[in-house]
Amino acid sequence: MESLREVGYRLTPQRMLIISIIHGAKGHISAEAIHEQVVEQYPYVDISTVYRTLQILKKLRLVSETDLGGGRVEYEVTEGVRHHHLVCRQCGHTFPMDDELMEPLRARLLKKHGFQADMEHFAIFGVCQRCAGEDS
Amino acid sequence: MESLREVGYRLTPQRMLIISIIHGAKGHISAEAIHEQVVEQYPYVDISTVYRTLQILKKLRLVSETDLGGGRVEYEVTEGVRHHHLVCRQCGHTFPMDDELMEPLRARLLKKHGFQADMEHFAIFGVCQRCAGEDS
DNA sequence: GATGTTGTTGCAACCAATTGCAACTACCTT
DNA sequence: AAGGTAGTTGCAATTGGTTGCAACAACATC
Repeated sequence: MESLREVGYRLTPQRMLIISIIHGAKGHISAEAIHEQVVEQYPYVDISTVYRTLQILKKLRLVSETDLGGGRVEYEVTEGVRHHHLVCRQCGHTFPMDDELMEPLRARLLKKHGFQADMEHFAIFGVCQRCAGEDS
Repeated sequence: MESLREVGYRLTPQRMLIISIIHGAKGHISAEAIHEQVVEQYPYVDISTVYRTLQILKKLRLVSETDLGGGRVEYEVTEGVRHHHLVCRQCGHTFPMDDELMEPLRARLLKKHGFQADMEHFAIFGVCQRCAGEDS
């Protein structure tokens, strides 16, 4: 929480509220959902403030952003191990995916192209096992 | 061009124009850029028609869509081999990347999670060789 | 070639996200 | 504790993209 100030950003009540809501959320949460919760406690906060705060937190790698295909982007606290998401085009379910599976690709990109790939928080679309089984 | 009709879609002059413009474009092109060119020849076409046509072409796998981070999505004719893009966060350059590098990941996802990953046209963000070299 | 049906279009309204700007306030300096 | 300043906020306007709807036109049928 204080880490914002340490990097030169001001610690405003709006920011504190937003940060605590993201931390309180289990898993992903959208900017709109954050805003709804903020407004309950602090009525005049604008959604643009939520977005701007999220941009800062993203830049500081404190939260990650993923487009899971639901029409709005979702945010999540980046704690500990990096992970990604498999999103089923048919049932819409999302499955967590370990970053370990991504590591070889990252290594090959560096070796072959000298490219340092981020791949912070990916959403990979496709068809899940269950839905593929029902195709017959 | 006739393939649209074969799948049950109507072949309208708007669609023909849009398709020929995408084919005429070298590489990526945005919806807005397509629209500008369409309007030159056919003034009252709305941008929503461009988007709707692009959605159809996407569904038919005739064009692919990628968010290269430039604030607007880019479209490209999918011809022959699948490919992806490495996008440098610093200089903004995009480098083509062979799909072959993606294959092992696709295989592992299928084996480990039974997930049939699409990964049609990826944009992987990171830092390119040149920009990484200048960091010192 | 005229007729009917159903997919398609243009328009306007809408949605998620971003941005410009003047008023404000967190924080540093004294 | 008061004052100055640069970062931040709320608001309104804007952007890229989507959607609902009535008018329209592509295509099949006669």
